[in-house]
Amino acid sequence: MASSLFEEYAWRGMVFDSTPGLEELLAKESLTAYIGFDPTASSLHIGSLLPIMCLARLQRFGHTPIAIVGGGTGLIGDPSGKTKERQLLNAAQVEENLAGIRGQLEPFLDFDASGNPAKIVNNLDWLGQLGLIEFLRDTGKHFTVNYMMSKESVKRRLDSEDGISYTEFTYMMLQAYDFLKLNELHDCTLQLGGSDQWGNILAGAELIRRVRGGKAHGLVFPLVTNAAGTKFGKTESGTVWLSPERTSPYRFYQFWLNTDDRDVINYLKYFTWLERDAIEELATAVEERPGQREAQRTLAREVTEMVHGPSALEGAERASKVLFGGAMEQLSASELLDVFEEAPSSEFAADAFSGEGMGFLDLMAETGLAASRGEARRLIRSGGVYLNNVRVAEEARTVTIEDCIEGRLLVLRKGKKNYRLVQVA
RNA sequence: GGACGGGUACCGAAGCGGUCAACCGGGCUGGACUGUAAAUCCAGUGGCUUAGCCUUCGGAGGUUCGAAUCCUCCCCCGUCCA
Repeated sequence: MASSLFEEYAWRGMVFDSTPGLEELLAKESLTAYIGFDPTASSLHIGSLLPIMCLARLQRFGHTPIAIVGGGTGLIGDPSGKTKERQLLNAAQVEENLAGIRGQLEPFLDFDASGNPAKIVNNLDWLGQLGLIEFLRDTGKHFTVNYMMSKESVKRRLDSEDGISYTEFTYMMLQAYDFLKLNELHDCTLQLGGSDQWGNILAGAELIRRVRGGKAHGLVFPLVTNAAGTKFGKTESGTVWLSPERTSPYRFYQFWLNTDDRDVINYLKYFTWLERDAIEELATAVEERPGQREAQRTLAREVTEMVHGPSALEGAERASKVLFGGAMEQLSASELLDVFEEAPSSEFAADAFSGEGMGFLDLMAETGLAASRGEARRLIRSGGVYLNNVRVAEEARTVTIEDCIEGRLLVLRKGKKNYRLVQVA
């Protein structure tokens, strides 16, 4: 572990920008810092993992983390990084999302630490009471429109066709007000965030200086990028969520395992607790033996275990082994069911497979593995179809009860990773 | 309202009386290679009871032995004129 939080952040590449004097301050004092989380969805996705890890590291260095869930600001929408006006959520939706997010932060932060317990606060607690007149008089006074218009997030929207609503324009002031409130209530003097938050953070620090005469700091981390140039945290099948209901641990594990060589070292620094030496070793491994993918494997293990726990990690690894190692024969029907938990499955009555059995083409089409019998035929011709991991050679093949594992399960596969489970009922 | 140009499969885009289920490119799906990667290469890409048959080329009619291709009307899109 580095000797100070700032150093730790720095070698991990997590400092994009910070206010002057912060480094020195972090080295000698224990601060309270916060990050805002967006309650647009009831689950956090891996885009929030970097902020979460920031808070967690901060706590390990003896500082006090506050996660603020923007129940109030979530009702408004932050224009930063958005090119279009946002859809507003209603209060009930936000409330529901808050509860989900709270639960997801718990594994990362220690809420019972003796000196520096983590806190979660909802800014609706103060924004909800805030009267317009009061706000305009006490807070609005400190912002010139000129200042606000000069902010990048606002400027971009002023240039866009959709423009920016007064509501979103005001967002910055509300976020600044949050910082002020936290400063007042929890002696919070540091706000962290993604680099797109820089302007909003500075506005908050400025407000604190004017209203309370205190010094407040900001630090922003870079946006997580990937070498392929696509949005981090998105796959073909959608967003990678932290909640196991939305993204199974297996898919979660696979997401990290598939990390590009060019990104994997950065991700290890951002998202794991591994020390510098260990990561440097893995960096060497990537260069010398890229095919082994030791770094990816480590990343996937570390992050999956951290988010979903050791037994979920074990399940994900076991499933991966079967799906990509082809060692299916050794498994029992119930183990297979477990491994293929998230593969689409269909049920057929047992007598569909009795006697003559069922045409394989029909089975393909009916389970949806092929769009039509014609497509099923073509797939078989090109050698891309497997029944219980054995390539199917004849188009005219039929499937009987003899083919079913333990008389109750069939595993169909198309290509390398497309599985379809057939349960015999 | 008028004058052109155009509407073809997931997208773009050829075809302009038979040999067209429709060139080509992209995408997508398989396969080979590989690191569960990238790049590359090969194949496939309307349906079916698949050496054959059936349904497709904006819609509806018509001409013809035969139409995506010609004619009529209609709908939609683009550009220009009013």
